[in-house]
Amino acid sequence: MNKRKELTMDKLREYLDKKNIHPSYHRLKILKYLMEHKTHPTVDMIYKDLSKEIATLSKTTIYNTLSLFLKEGIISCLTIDENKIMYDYNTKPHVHFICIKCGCVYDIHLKCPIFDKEIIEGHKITEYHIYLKGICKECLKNA
Amino acid sequence: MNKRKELTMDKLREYLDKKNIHPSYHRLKILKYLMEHKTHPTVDMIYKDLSKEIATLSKTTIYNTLSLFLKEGIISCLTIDENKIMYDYNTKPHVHFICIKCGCVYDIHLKCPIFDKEIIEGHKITEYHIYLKGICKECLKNA
DNA sequence: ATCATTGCAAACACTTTGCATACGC
DNA sequence: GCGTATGCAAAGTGTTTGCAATGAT
Repeated sequence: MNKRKELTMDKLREYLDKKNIHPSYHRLKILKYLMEHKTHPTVDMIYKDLSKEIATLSKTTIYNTLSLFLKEGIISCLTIDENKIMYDYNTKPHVHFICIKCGCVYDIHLKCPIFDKEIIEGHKITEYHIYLKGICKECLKNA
Repeated sequence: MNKRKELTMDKLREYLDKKNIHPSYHRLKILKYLMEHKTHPTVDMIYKDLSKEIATLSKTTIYNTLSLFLKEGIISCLTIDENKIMYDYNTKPHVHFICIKCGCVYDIHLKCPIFDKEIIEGHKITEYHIYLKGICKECLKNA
């Protein structure tokens, strides 16, 4: 989906239709949220934000929808923070960094040669996660 | 600690003493378990196995002990399986692979150039986790 | 009318906390 | 005896499940 195109509900509907996912209102809103918030939100964040707009939204629906999106491969999830699962509209393998002080998660734009391998030590690789932890540049500044 | 040396309780006691961790019986047993089971056990596995030997052992003690070991940097933990935390006596950065069919976790003996960097995009890195997911060689064989 | 989606409430699994007891020096 | 380690039970947190209500075609 072209970044420059506006995320109209019609475009999103089309997008889900192509993936054979019934484009219900809630699903469209959750997809839109993920596309517009590349900050690796948790279920809780999505719930807090979207329930302002959709008063009757339940967490179950968010769980259901995210599982569906995951299964269909249109989103991915990270476990860089051991306490919660974060969701990411970007499914291409990339590197994440989490600050152990402030908890911020950054995308790292670093090519990793491991991403090119399909078989490693006999195992077939389908997913790559690289998690770095430490002190982020902002926290380093303020130290 | 030299692999060839036997893991006597005395050696373990000495080891914890050096790290300024009071070497209680439970702590020694849990440390010994981690050293002898490099299979990335969960709290539950440690509890199931060790409570056979130590009838009064509680999970709280295992949680306490593992947090302490983590804090002191003598073990590390992995979140490759989003549903549970696994513990690893190996604290050197290395690569893990999990099979999405059988759930087995393998250590991958692969050098990764990212491990050599201390600063990436301005952030100070103190921990590296590389998680690969896919189908393990055993499951590939049986497919 | 039928089938899928939604949402509440309960169940679940894992982890942490509070506090009383036991242990070691 | 004092400070730490331990362990039970309860509370907390994040996620899943069962099932009834709602919605779309």
